[in-house]
Amino acid sequence: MAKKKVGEEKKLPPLPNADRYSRIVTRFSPNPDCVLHLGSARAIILCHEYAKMYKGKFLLRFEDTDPRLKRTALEFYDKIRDDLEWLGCKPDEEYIQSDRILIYYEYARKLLQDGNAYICTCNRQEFRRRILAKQPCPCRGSPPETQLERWDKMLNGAYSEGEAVVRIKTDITHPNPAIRDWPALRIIDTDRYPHPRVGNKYRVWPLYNFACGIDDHLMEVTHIIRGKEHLTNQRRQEYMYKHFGWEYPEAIHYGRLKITGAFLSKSKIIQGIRDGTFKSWDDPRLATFLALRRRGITPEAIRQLIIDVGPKTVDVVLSWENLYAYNRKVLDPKADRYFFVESPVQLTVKNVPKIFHVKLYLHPEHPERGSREYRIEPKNKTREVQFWVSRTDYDKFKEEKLIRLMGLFNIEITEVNSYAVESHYHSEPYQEAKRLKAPLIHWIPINAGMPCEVVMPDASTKEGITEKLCKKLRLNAIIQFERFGFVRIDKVNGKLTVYYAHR
RNA sequence: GCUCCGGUAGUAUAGUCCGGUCAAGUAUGGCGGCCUCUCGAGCCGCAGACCCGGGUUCAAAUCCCGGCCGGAGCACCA
Repeated sequence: MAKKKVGEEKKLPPLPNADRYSRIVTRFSPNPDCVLHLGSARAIILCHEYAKMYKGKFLLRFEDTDPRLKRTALEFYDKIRDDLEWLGCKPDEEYIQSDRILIYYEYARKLLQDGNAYICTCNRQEFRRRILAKQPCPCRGSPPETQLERWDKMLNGAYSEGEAVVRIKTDITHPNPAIRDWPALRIIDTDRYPHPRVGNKYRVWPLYNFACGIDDHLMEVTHIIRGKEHLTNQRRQEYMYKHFGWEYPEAIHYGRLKITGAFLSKSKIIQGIRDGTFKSWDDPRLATFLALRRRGITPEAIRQLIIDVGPKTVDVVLSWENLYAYNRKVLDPKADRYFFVESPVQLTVKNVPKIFHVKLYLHPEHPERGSREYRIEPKNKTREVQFWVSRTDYDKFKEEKLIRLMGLFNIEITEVNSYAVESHYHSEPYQEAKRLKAPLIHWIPINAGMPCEVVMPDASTKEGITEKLCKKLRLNAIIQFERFGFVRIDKVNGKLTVYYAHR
């Protein structure tokens, strides 16, 4: 078997019963109550990837049918669209459930008419008690005429919140009580809780299983790919499909995806934003796509990761290191290299014999990408030159007498104190440094630096100096600071602000 | 508690349906070396796993039963 090389991709297993459908249709159906995060990546990428693989359709459907409990907000519709586009998963079609309320009414009426659903006006506790005892509630047996009468009352406001609910008839003796006569539509006082898109236009709203079940059929979804928390929802919906004489689509229920140390629950993210723990949706501590993007995690890396993880039902607990490995594969060949000196200290080199013209390549394996040059000219009688070097290299200054300034020349350390390092010129050839096993460090000429702030994944910052010419870097470019790590350019003014991705 | 689902190295995954070719493949991480003017990349090597117990069978990671562990659901949320 051929060895797996970079760029060679693992393939997804085939979709079950794909040949039974003339056109594969998948869908991603978020509730627009939060931005998307890595936890949604499995649904999105699997759906999109399978649609692409079978030359089918990938749908985006906003499931915004709860104006009351969920914090559905206008801003999230667009943020979700942006996230999908960034991920490279642009939907072929888009639907919004709050635009489809009348369609749901139509199907509800039909169910009521056919005696496959009923309107329950029982007290919630009372109903629960009965259903747990496998007993039908009194409303269940009423004739369709009564049901339709009640339906009209629901629609025209004769009932208020909580007083009536449409239930789908299932098997009231089903071993799983959750499946017995589940609720399909309820009343919401939209004068008090207006919907962000349609305000108080409707007061009867479908629940998840009803709206989703109807839509999957109407939109001809062939393969539902969603988290395994929906397994019992499939069981519930199957009863409704049977009432309508529809065939239930294929369903794949994958396990949850978690990353050690990341909050992947919407509620935690939203709570953190509210209480100010996180400054914004793209706070580097978050695993939202917005945050990952800001940190320089590429969509290709996420995509490959999800494909490798596959559609299994087991929960997956990844480490950040794992994601980084995928990202590094994407970034390494593309990222230009620059120097960044963390916690700068001044280095003086004396006895520099001549003027040096150094050429530093932007990428060691791709010289054709270009280079930058520095003219190193000794000053004064002492023939000295000054550089910024990093305090993180202090241990080297103390332990090794001989150090090589990458691409330049070798120096011998003569004095180290807390604010400066003194040295003198030793030799030029790299071979010499190699022979004497001198450590390599990076440097910036004292007048060629500009301040730079690195925002770390834990939101802390590291201050330092980078090369002045980084000012010309494009926003959002991802570069590598040699011996430091990959970073994304976030802001450029007098100071460069970058976000740290990983080593 | 009830109803489902699942358990392969640190992590993730292949193999499980249709028992043998699996003394278990791959990636990542770890370790060692080589290479490279980065602590990045690349190359080579090393260590590392079938949850446990029974059963069926000539043969079980794969089939059956029991146990243990983990997960999901049990909303007028999605």
